[in-house]
Amino acid sequence: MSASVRDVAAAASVSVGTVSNVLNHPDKVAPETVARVQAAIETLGFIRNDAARQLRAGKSRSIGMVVLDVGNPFFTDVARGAEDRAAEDGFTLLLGNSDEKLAREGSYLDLFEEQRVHGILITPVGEDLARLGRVQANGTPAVLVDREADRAQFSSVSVDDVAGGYLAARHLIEQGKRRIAFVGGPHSLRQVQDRLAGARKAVAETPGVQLELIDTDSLSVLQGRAAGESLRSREAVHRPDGVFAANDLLAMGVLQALHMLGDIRIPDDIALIGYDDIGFASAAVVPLSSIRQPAALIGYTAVDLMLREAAAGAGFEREHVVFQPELVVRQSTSG
Amino acid sequence: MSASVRDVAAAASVSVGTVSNVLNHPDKVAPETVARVQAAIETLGFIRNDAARQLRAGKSRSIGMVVLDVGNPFFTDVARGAEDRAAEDGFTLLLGNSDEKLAREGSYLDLFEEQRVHGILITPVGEDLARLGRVQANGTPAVLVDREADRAQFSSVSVDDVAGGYLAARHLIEQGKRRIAFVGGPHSLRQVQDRLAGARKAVAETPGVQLELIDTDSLSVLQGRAAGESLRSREAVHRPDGVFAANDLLAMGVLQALHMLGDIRIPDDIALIGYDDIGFASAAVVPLSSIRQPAALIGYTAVDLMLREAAAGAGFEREHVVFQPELVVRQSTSG
DNA sequence: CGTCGAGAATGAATCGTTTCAAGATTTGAA
DNA sequence: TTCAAATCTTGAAACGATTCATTCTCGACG
Repeated sequence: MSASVRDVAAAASVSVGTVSNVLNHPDKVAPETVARVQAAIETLGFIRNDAARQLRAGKSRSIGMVVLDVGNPFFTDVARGAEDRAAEDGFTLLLGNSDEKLAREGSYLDLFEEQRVHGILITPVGEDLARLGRVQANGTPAVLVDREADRAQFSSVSVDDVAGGYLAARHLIEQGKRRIAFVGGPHSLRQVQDRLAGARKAVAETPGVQLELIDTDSLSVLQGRAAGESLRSREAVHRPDGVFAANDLLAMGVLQALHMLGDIRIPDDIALIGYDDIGFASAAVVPLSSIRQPAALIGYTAVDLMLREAAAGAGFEREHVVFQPELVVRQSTSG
Repeated sequence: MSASVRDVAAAASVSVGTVSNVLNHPDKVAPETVARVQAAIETLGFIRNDAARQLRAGKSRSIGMVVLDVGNPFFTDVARGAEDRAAEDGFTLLLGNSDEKLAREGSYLDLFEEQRVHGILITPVGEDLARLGRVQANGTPAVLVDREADRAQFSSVSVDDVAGGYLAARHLIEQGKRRIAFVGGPHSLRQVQDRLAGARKAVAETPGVQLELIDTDSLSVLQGRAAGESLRSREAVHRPDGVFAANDLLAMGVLQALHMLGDIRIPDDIALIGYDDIGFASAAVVPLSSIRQPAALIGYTAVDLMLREAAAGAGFEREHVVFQPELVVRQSTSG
C-alpha cells in the first residue's frame, strides 16, 4: 500500500541503508544526497513503519500508564505531568483506564508488554503485585504512582496518604466535630486504607470522638451520592457531624445528596472534606475543603524515575519519592 | 531478552508454524499438541511481540483518537464510549491530547500513521483538513468527532451546535435577559463558531436584544475566570444580564469570578448557561444550566462508523450522524 | 492390498526497518 | 604522484510472528 524505504531508495537512486541514514543519522550522509532522498520521501508520501522499526529496535518509544479512573481529574492531571516529561525525551504516553478492575488492569499490562513499551507507570488496583513483578523481571521498568510497595522491587512516587488522612480528620475534629464518618472503598485500594489509617490516628488522639465507616464500591460521584443518601435518610441525631470522603469525587456525591437533594446545612450540620483537591472542588455548591496532592508533579516525577531506571538497566537502585499532602480549607468545613 | 516463538517451538518440540497456529488458530492443531505448546509458553514466559505481528499483518489493532482537551470531562466521556465500542471488536483506543494546538495534533497524527493505526477519530483544531485528507488517502479511515466538514470526504458524528447555541441563547432571552454576552474562543474552533451562530440567530429573532462577544484563548476554567473577572470589574450597568459560555469549563470559570470572588447574584444579576452538561455542572456553586450532548454515544458511534469504513475499504459511502442537543435548566438561569 | 483424503505438522518466505562490516570515493599531506 | 585517512555509500543480515504450499500419517473404503 504505502511506500517503503526500498521504494524511496529506488526513487532517489541510493541504497536502503542510505535512506535509513537520512532518516536517523542525517549527519552521516552528504547534504546533496540528503536533499535528494528527502525529495523522494516527499513525492512518494513515505511514512515510516513503526512496527518494523520497533521490531529491529526491540523496544518502543512509548510509555504505558494505567490509572484507576480517567474520569477523575486527579488522574488526568497526573497523566498530563507524565506526558510532559515523556515528551521531553521524545516518548509518547499511552493511557489506559483500569476502572479499578483487576481484569482490565491485566489486559492493559498484557497489551503494554506485547508492545514492548519502554516502561510502565501504574496505580495498581490490588495488593498483589506479582504480575507486575514479572513485567519488571522481563526488563520493563515499572513505577508505582500514588502508591508505595515493596521498596526494593519498585520505584514509586507517592503522597503520604496516612498524613493526608490525619490532616483531614484532625481538621474536622478541630472544627468541633465529634461523630466522624469515613466514606470510601473498596478497601482493597491502598489509598483508601491509608487515608483511613490516618483518620483513625487523628480520632484516637482525641477522646470522645467516634469514627464510623461507610463503605463504597468505588471512588465515584455516584457512589458518593448513594452514601450521602443513606446518611440523609437517617434521623438527624444518628447522623455524623463530620464526613471525610476518600476522594473529591465521592465528596461531591455526598455533597449533592446532603445539600442539594436534602436540606442539610454544610458545614453546620455536617462538615465535609474530600481528598485530591481537583479543580472542580473549589467550584462546588459549597466549596469543598480537601487535601491537595501535587498531581502533575507526581506524573512528571514518575516518568523521570522510570526513564532513569530504563537507562540504568538491571541492578538499578529503586528510588522513592514521597510528597507531603496539604490541607486546603474551604467553606464545606468552615462556615 | 524474552522468549520468541522459536524458543517455544524448540521447548515443545514442534515447528514455529505450529506455535503460531496454537496462538491464532488453535482449532487447526491437535489438542495434545496445543497443551504441550501452551505449557512451553507458560514455562518460558513467552510474550507475543506485537511489532513483529503487526509488521506481518500490515495494520495494528489500535484506534487513534485525538481530542481537544483531556482535562474536559466531555471528552473523557466521549473517549469512554469510544473505548467501549472498540473493545467490542478487540481494538484498543490510544488517546492523544492536542490541547487545541495544531502542532500537537500534527504529531499525534504522525504517530498514529507510523503505527499504522486501524483508524483515527479526531476533533480537529482548525479548519484545514488537508493533512487529515492525506491520512485518509493513505488508507486510514478518519472520522470527525463533534464536528462536521466536507461530507463526501469524512464520516462524522456531531451534535447540531447551531441548534444548541440557539437553545441556550433563546433560553436566556426567555428568562427576560436582554444584554447577552457570548464567552468563547478561539473562533478557529468550529464548535465556537457554530454555537455563536446559533446564539446570533436567537438574538436576531427578538428585537431589543444585544449580543456582545467576549473572546477567550481556549475553552478552559482559567480563561473563563479571566473573562468573568473582566465582567466583574465593569460598572454594574455596563454588565450583561445573561452570559452564554461556549462550554461548561468556561462557564465554571465565569461562575467563580462572578459569584465566588464577586458578589454578583446568579441568575438575578446575571444568568449563566454553559455547554456540554459535564457531570460537575450540576454540582457547581450555583448549579449550572447547560446544553447536553450525548457524549458517550458520540464516541461509541464514531468508532462504529470508523470500523465500518475500515471494513468496507475504498469507495465507502461516508456517513453522518447528527445528534440533537438538549437544554438542561438549573439554577444558574432560573432562580 | 492399494489408494485416496482428511487432519496435522512443517519450514521457508515475507513484512520494512536498522545496523554494520566492507567497499568506494574523495581529500590532504608528503 | 602516491598513500593513508576521512567521508560516503552499499547491501546483506537480523528482528519475530504469520502464512501457505508441501509433506507426512493414518484410517477408511473399494
